[in-house]
Amino acid sequence: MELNEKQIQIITEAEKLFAENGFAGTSVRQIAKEAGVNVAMISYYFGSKERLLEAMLIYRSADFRMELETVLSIENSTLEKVDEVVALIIRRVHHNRRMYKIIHFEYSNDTRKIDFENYINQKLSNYKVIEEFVIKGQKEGVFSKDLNIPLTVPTILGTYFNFYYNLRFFEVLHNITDEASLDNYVHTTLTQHIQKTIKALLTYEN
Amino acid sequence: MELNEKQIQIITEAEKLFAENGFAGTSVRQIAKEAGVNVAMISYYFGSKERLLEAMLIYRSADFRMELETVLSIENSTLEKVDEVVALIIRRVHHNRRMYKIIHFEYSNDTRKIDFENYINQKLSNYKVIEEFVIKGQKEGVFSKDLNIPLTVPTILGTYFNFYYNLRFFEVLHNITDEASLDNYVHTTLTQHIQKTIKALLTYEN
DNA sequence: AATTAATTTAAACAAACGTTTAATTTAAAC
DNA sequence: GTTTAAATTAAACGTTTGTTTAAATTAATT
Repeated sequence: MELNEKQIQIITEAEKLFAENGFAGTSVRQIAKEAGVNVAMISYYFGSKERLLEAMLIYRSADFRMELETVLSIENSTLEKVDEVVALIIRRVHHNRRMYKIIHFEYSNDTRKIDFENYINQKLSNYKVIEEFVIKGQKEGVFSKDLNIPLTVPTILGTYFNFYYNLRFFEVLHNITDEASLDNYVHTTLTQHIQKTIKALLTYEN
Repeated sequence: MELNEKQIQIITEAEKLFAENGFAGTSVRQIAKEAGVNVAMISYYFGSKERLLEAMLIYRSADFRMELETVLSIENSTLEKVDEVVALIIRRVHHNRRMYKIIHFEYSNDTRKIDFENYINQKLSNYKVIEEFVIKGQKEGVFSKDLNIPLTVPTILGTYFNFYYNLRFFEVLHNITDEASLDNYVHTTLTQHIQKTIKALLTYEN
């Protein structure tokens, strides 16, 4: 699907509003107003509010698998690669955090008539790359044999998102005042914490 | 605030619907229908939809700190206590997962006029108990000195919630078909994974 | 320059929203 | 048994919702 400038403008504003107020909590009139277009343009370009969200998910979900494979192909020690992969994932989800908030909410309920097939396929594809890397590390003897590999991903993503969803709680503790200091905290302290957690988990022997 | 049977009925149904469809996505008519009461009863008992949510948060947030302290007071090794605390937290958030989903969503946006003070205070109070326990473990020499203690909590909660928010993804991988098998998976495999992660993190030395 | 197609607009649509009202039924107090 | 209070109801209130319409404007094609 080709998107013109006006469509991207609508998607960008809709993303902010959906993340802030929820899909149901956002009206097409709000979106139109923020994007500076007439209400009817949303039906005209996307057909409906639901299909606008689907267009948004596709627009935001490109190229992650490629980035992953690039990072893993660089010559590094296995543990250095863990750091690189974690940093990449956090960079990516932090940048698209608004979209993920919408997905977390809408995907965990089956009543809405939104198509998540694209998201699921991407998620599975990305997981396969990570699984392959961990198994290789186990064969090398760097990682522990006794691991629940599928659950390592929720530990990475979950730590980030639980931080993000309780940001108003953490910003008091950590002196996060604006978007710049949030970015900085995420890409230094939080990323380091998650890197350490994953390395500890992958190498832990009872 | 004293709650009669009918009010608890309303809160219980509202909790399900808010978690499923969001606060904005749920109408008071839906709640009334599911709870088997007239629409006007919600205004009559709670004043408004917003204050119904606030009553729900208070109703669901009781007694956690006491449970935490009880678990920590039992004679056990420090690492056994870690397992007990993690298991308690997961039991608790899994049981109240619907409420937490609502909080995660509504709390991370400041536009809604809902009072989260009670939630914040409970969270801070619970954190203080955990912080004290970790510092004690560090002094004992069981835990690593170089730890970001506040971020250990998001790792526990986040792993659980990222699993829960992507349940439709994981249920395929892990043979989770109904509520009973979900409960079982959470309290065995998932809990064990998180226990291991936290023990690995707390004892990890670079 | 004339014609066709694409874009943009204000207005209208029925449906659903949260809340209030005033009347009625049930329960409690005397 | 009568009176007062609490609970419950159906109906109505004014707004807001997503979408459609038909007319007006702009851009592209011939």
